[in-house]
Amino acid sequence: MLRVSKFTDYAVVVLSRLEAEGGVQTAPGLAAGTGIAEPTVAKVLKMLSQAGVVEGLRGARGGYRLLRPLASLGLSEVIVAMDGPIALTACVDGGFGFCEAEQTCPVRGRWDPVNAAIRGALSAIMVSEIASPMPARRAVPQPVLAAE
Amino acid sequence: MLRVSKFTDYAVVVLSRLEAEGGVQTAPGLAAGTGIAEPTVAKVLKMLSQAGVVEGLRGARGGYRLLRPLASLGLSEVIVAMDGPIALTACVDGGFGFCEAEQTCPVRGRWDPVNAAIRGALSAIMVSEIASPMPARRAVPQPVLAAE
DNA sequence: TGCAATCCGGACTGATAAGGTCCCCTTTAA
DNA sequence: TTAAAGGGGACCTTATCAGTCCGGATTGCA
Repeated sequence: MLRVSKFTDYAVVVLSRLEAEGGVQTAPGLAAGTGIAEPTVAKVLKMLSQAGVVEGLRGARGGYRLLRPLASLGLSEVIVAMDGPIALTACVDGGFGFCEAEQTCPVRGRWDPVNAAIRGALSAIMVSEIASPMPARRAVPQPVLAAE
Repeated sequence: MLRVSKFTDYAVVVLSRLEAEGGVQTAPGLAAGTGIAEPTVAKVLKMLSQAGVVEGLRGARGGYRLLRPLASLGLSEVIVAMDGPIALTACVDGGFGFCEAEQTCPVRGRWDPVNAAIRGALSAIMVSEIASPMPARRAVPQPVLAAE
């Protein structure tokens, strides 16, 4: 199945919670609020922090806060932060030297428009379109996963 | 990484070869022509046959032939045939009962527009746009894979 | 009528990556 | 000074993918 990682799903949930609460929230607090295991939430927030989506405030009374409203945060940014660059195959954006059949490969460079189409489709969707509205509190872990 | 399986990649190559040769081709013949291992080619063709993209002709002098020109074959059809339905998560097209947090899930049903956007983007691309043009013969296996 | 070529369907196994947890260090407010 | 919190990385487990193989069914040809 064409899919994104679970972390992307988690990230949307955590971001949604973060915006609903507002201000600075701690990782343990968000874990309790979302029902996702605390180490996992911490990992998600670390990745989002590195991507510049949230800001981590260290020290006692620290936590995380949103740097941008979810309405202006493209879903593709979250996917890139969690899953890496959006590219259906490795033969993309110029050769990486991975492909042994580079000289004779009939689809060489041909996946580019496909990736561009995917990127375009995902960039047009904001996280807020997926995340809202949210109840005050969730109980169970969040297996919004790809089963197939 | 957001990616498709290698089989999708193989399928495009095999279909490209099939159209270039024309008529009925055997699995071993296509394996030799593409450089992909024969059991793998056979598996790909079986899946494409089940999807109605190619037709399998049994018996001596059997083989496979295209049912439609690649110019009218959407890439999404190939992806669906190889990877299953295009859905970034399982919480799609109505509940499957997989999700324990179904009642409280804040993103419940929200991935639908995302999946629809992806499907739309992929449906607009024809296999022929990726597959052509092709040399007469290829030598090396075809690791056009997702390496991250 | 038998034989050989070919597809059909599924089962099996190894490799790869994802998912998740834990640890120690740094930072900072009380 | 201490405790609360994030930062960074290593680690292990498990699921899924990729690839192979086998027996059976079907059909053309000698």
